[in-house]
Amino acid sequence: MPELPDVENFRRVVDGGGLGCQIAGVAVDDDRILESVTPRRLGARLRGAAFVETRRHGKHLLVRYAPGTGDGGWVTLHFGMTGGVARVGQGESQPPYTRVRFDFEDGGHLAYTSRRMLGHVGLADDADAFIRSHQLGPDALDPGFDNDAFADCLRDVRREIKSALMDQTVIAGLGNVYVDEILFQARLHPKTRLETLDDKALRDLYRVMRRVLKVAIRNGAGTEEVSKRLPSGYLLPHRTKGARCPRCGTTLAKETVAGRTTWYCPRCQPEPGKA
DNA sequence: CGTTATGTTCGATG
DNA sequence: GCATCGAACATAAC
Repeated sequence: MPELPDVENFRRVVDGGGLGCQIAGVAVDDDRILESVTPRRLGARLRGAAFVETRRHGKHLLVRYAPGTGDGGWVTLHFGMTGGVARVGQGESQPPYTRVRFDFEDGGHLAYTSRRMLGHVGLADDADAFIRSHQLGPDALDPGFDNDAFADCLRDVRREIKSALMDQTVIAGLGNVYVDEILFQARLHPKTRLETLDDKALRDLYRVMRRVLKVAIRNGAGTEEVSKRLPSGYLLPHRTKGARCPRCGTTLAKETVAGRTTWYCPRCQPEPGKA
């Protein structure tokens, strides 16, 4: 799940249910998930503090905690290919695959889940420094990331378009599923060379990218219902064997591009240079 | 049992 | 340095 739209909805879960609650302790079920911090130090930093602010950059969720004792800072959450966060009320049990539990004084908790253990939880003193250290490109939905900035990011990239859009150091937030969706909506073949797009094509791509991400967020990205709620012309619910293009009915193609399973419509997204 | 999975990183190669 | 590819990480669902 966790691409930009999913993580944005996780952020809203924390905003809506996790801010302002005093933290009683942190339970780490599997410390391989921790990034450069011990369970002991994580607990020591957070005990008595409260979460006060969230930030998201690409697929990273950052949650600021404030005082208790000592300095505040940020908890960094990354979700790998599986995982999420859930606000769990008092008396309710933790969700499956909970790896880190932030226990609140009210008896509830915030659960960080990860089935495949590919994500990470860590601490950072400074959010901007954390983002810089990961060499992340601009966030795809940042309000300041306008069409010109988008074009600047892609202008000198000479790669297949799918590979470039999935590269977090170029633009942060897009992953396998939503890149396929964006290319479908933009009617571009995933192997299109980026350097062949003219200014108009880049403008269209920018607009499609922003719209797809916002529509996914609004329709519950990060929850199971998202594929039922997306508009009928979306590709995402049809990423399955034998499925047909929701626009023209052609059987969808499944191919490996940039090392990942890629779904597209061979008719709506013809490969440039091929008839 | 084999295959596959919404991510990232690292090493080899051209 | 850049682009590309494959493997690795780790776990479970189909």
